[in-house]
Order: sequence, then structure tokens, then C-alpha cells
Amino acid sequence: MKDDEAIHRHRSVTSLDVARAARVSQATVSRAFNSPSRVTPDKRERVYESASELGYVPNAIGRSLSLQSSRIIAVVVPAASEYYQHALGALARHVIPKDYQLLLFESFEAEHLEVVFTSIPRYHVDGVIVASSLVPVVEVQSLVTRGLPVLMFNQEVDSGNAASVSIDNEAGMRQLAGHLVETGHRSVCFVGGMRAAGTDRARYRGACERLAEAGVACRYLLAGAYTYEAGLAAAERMAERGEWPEAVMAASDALAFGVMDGLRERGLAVPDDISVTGFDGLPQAAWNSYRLTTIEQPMDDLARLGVETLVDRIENSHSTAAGHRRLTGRLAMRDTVADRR
Amino acid sequence: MKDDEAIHRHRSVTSLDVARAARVSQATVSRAFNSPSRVTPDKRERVYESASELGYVPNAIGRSLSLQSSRIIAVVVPAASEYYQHALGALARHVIPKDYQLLLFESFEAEHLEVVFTSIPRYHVDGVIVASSLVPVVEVQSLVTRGLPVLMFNQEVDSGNAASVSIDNEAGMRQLAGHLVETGHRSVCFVGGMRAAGTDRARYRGACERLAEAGVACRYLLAGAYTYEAGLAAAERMAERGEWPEAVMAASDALAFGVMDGLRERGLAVPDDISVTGFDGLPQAAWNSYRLTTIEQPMDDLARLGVETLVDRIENSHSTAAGHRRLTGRLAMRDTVADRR
DNA sequence: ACAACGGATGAAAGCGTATTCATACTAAGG
DNA sequence: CCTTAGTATGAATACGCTTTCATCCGTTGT
Repeated sequence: MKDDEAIHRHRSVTSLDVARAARVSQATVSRAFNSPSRVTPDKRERVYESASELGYVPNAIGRSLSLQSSRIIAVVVPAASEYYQHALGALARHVIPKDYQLLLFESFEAEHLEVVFTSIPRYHVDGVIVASSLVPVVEVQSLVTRGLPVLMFNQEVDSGNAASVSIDNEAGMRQLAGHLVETGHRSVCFVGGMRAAGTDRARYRGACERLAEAGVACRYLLAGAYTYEAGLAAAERMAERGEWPEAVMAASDALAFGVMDGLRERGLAVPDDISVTGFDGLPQAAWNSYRLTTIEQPMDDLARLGVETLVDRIENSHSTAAGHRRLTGRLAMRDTVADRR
Repeated sequence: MKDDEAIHRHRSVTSLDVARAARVSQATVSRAFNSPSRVTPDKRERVYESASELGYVPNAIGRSLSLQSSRIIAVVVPAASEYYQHALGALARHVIPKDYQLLLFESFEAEHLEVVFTSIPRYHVDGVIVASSLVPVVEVQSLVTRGLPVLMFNQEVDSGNAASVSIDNEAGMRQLAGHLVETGHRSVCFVGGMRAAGTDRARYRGACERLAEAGVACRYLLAGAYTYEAGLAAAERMAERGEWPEAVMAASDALAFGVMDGLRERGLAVPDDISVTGFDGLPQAAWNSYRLTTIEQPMDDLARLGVETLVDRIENSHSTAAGHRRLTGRLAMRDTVADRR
């Protein structure tokens, strides 16, 4: 029992305490902080002084209840995915200047998803960012009908009223395929992650179309996940089959790393024996051990645009603007595609 | 204007609406959800029915205000760091069964940190997890004196009243150093990330001590960050100097990857010419291109223990239990240390 | 000099929930 | 049959904040 500065879990300092200390009304304290111009300088000063003496910080919960808005955005993300971890980081940074906070919802286990989506509305968040490729549209729809602004990150589905932001997956893959065609590749194996993912389909389509234009064969090999291990397994599957394509187009960088290492493990050289391409532009793609030719997602721009779009929807509720915004990825030509002409 | 199911931003369904529909009082609705046994079955049923008809979900904000507790935990994390991204994912998973949510606070820019720490108390979170190596103790202290349960993740500082969870960094490095000694290495270069980080010092100390015991020289090279690029640069610095140690001990896996690639870039073979060790056990350490010998952090156990400790502090406010909890890392011997005997 | 106006301020209402308190009622015990 | 204990319930209150409303000033314009 030393002094009053001791730990005091309950009963924190409220605006009323400040009001009493500054000999003004509680309303004035509120005004002093939210619209200082509406309070005479002397009282304002008194309020600030008392506030800092007492260590007052406005209670966001009370504020939210009163304002009917929490300045919190829920973000649904599979925390185990490399790509989405980067996305989350970028979103977190871009949300700061807009003065929102992110409330995290892990989305890895599919059967847990329903719980997640029913608990989001509880928090009366101002908006929701769904950054996850395996979220069923119907769940999202339930939020939209509740009147919640929703942003789909990295998904092209233009389900009902949700805004969405992604790069043009089809065009990206097309570009990559074009590069392969131009460098003289005559057979390609596309390694997909999950058939259900919208991005997977779009990317495969892009590859197929461009390849078909050039009369190049393209078969689809399902890896089952967007992971290094799945890529490794895919390479193994190709080995079992015994016939190697001239190029492997992986649906994501993570897969591509696995494929590359699987190939090398079997004595195949990349790109001399087999070319490999990725998709996403993870930091590791630039590492010396891979130097992966891939499509780089402009993560920062994507996050900025996403946050802007969502915040716009939140703050101007009539703004139906811009259902789907699409950025274009950048073809990063590195060292995993050989010139076979 | 189709029907009433249209989007209705404001004025969501409240317990009072349910009460009216079920012809009971608001108090009864609250009781029906929070202590069902205190409500007769027939009314309870009526309440549930009306609730699901109206699509009622309890408002967590109102609840928090009333309960003086939000079931939200703030987590301060540098979203750009690979290691902390994994930590975040693990924490997110372990917080679910305890029925808490994570409110994210990005901590990358140092001068932004003060804003972060003053805004945390606003949200009246029930606890705070600081997962970041460069957070000044004084900031944390301000939370602790406010009576907020704080958990330091991956930091050994036992500042005042904050609980903390980490692996035994010193012992880990010691083990790694021992392995190097046993395999006959006679000179070592320790590549550190940031001098200010507590983990850096502990790891360096562990290496030094064990190496000194065996009479092996150990010099410290500062990379400046815990990143691949910094590791690459460190290798460059070693090249400029022109004399190569028999082994490089990097303070983190990320650094080690950079060092390895930097070495290879210069025609040096790992481990034949130079051995390399890491620390943390990132997924990439197991990738074929690196197969890095490192200390694996039991991330899952760490997160579980951390969450348990914090939740215990939250729910039994008297529980002064367990200032600092330490787990031991596992030495993962892979292929980056040669036997030089 | 007086009406009209505008700015500063306090009182009070409301946001959605949990909970205390008082009340009506049921069941049990004598 | 009356008392007592116990239970189900509604009314009312508190949580901390913002904002409207009403009041009281001092100013300006005529």
C-alpha cells in the first residue's frame, strides 16, 4: 500500500471526473476534446490540464455507443498464409492515417467460419475486410444485408453489394504465359492450389487462353493448397508421371518455391531444364536462391485502394461507387524462365 | 425499393426490439441469453424465436460498457516482420477458444509508437500483448500502472508487473554454439540485428559464453535489422573485410538466409566453406534451398502459454503468478553446419 | 435604449446491455 | 388456511460518451 498511484483495475477516470476537477460540466469536457472551437480558451485549458493530471483518456466504448460507430474495421484473414500476412500488414499500415483500427478474425478452419461471421456483427464494426480466398459468398452476403460495408480483398467475386479490390489475375497470368510463349516454351504444366478459389480459376483461365492462342498445351495439376509443401508434392507427382513439361506455371509463389525445390531435388535445373513461374511477388521471390519470375502484386497500392474504397463506403453510405477495382500486376522477370528459342 | 429486407445501415435490432416481439421485458431477453436457467422455458423459447426472426445479435459495445470489460486483447506487433507474423497467427488461433478477440496495433515506425500506446487504453481492452522487440519499457509501464494486464511476447525484460513469455534465448544460442564447438569450428562471426533488442543481447551472450568456454573467438557484426537484406549486406561486409570465419551465427533465421545467399553469391559453399546457423525456426528454414540448422521456437506452445498467462491475469486480477515464463527451443540440426574435425 | 441575435454552457436524453431492486407469484411447510 | 421461502419478472439504473435543447450571457443594429 504505497500510494494512490497504485494499480486500480476498475473505475477508470471518466470525463465526469475531469469535469469536476476543472469545474465545468461533463458536456464541456466532451466538447473540449471533440470541437475545441466551441469552448472558450480558458475553460479549454482548464479541461486539458485536469485531464492530463488525472491521466484521462476518452473511453472509445462509450464513444462508440453514443456515435453508433466504432471506427473499427473487422478483417477476416487466414493468419497462416504468407500472402495474407503481407496483405494484413499492408492493410494495418494504411488504416492508421484514416484513424481506424483492425479487429482480427482468424479464418483458417472452414467450420469455424460461421462462428466468425456471426460474431462480426456483434462488434458493431464500421466495415469488414474479407481477405481470404475460401470464404463462401453466402456468409459475406449476410453481412451485406445487415448494411455493413464489406470489402473483398484479392477476390473478384462481385457478390451483390460488396466492393472488392484485386489485381487482374487473368491478365497477369496471360502476361506470364505470353512471356513463356515468346521464349519458345512448347508445353506447360499449371500447378493450381485449390479449385474452389476464385483466384485459382482466373489465373488458370488466363494461362490457358494465352497458351491456347499460341497452340501450346497446358495441363492442370492440383496441388491442394497454396503452400511450399504442396508445391514440393506437385513436383513429386510430376516425377512419378515421368514426363516433364518445358515450363511449370504455379498459381502462387509459395507453390513455385516448392516446385523449384522439388525439381532441383531430382537433379533438374531451373530454368535450364524446366522454367518455373510464380504469382504474387512475395519477398522470397527476390531472394537469390529463387530469383523467381513472377507477377508482383502492388500490395501497397492494393491495400491503399482497398482501405480508401471501404472507408469511402463507410463514410458516405450512399456511395455505391466502384463495385470492383482492379489493379494490374507487374511482370517481374528474373531468372527462372529460360530462352528456348 | 423492393421490401423491408433492404439495407438498413442505422438502427439495428436491439434487445428491446426482441423484448417487444416476444412480449417480455428487455431484462428477460438479456437473461435468456446470458443465464438461460433464470428464465422459464416458454418465455425463453419465445425470446429465441423472436431473436432469430429479427436477426438479433447482441451488441458487444453495449455489453462492454455495461460489463466494464470488452473481451478484446490489444496486440502490438510490427506487421512487416516474418517472425511476428507467425506469432500473430499463433496468438490469433489460441485466443479463439478463450473467447477473446485481437485488436491489432501496428508498431513499425518508432515515432508512431507513442500514439499507439496512448490509444490502447481508449479501447478499454482487457489486456495487451506486446509482441515486438523494440518497444521501450517505459511505454509498457504506462499501461501497467493503468492496471492493464500486459504480456510481453518474445521479450525477457521483466519490467515491473508485466508478464512475459519467451524461449530461453541465451540457452538456445549456447546450444547452437556448443554444436559448433563440438563440430570443430575455431572462429565464429555473430551477426546481430539490432543492439537495442533484448533478444539480440541474450543471444549474443549465449553464443559468446559457450564459445569462450571452448576458447573460440567470436566477433560481433551488426546487420542493423532482422531481415534478409540485412543478412545479405552483412555477408558483403564480411567479404570487404576479406577474412572469413569458419562459422556465422545469425541472430535470426531471416538474417541467416541473407547471409547464406550472400556467401553463395561469392562462390562460398555452405556448409563446406562456411557453416551458418539461424534462430527462430521459420518455415523457410526447412526449405530445401536452405535446410538451415537453427533453434526452433515452439511457436504454438509459446502462444498458448502466453494467452493462458494473460487470460489468467485478466480473469483473476490478484494472480501475480509467473512473472516470466521461459520455454526451451529445440535444436533443429539440418545441413548448414559441417563437421570440421 | 431596446429588440434581435449568436455564442458559451449546463442539464438531460439517448446509445444497448447487464444487473439490482422491488414486486407478484408459486410452492412448500406448519 | 396462513406464513415463509423462493422464483420469475419488469422497472429502473448504471456504464461513458455525444448531442440536442434550453438558458443565460454579451453584442450589434436601429
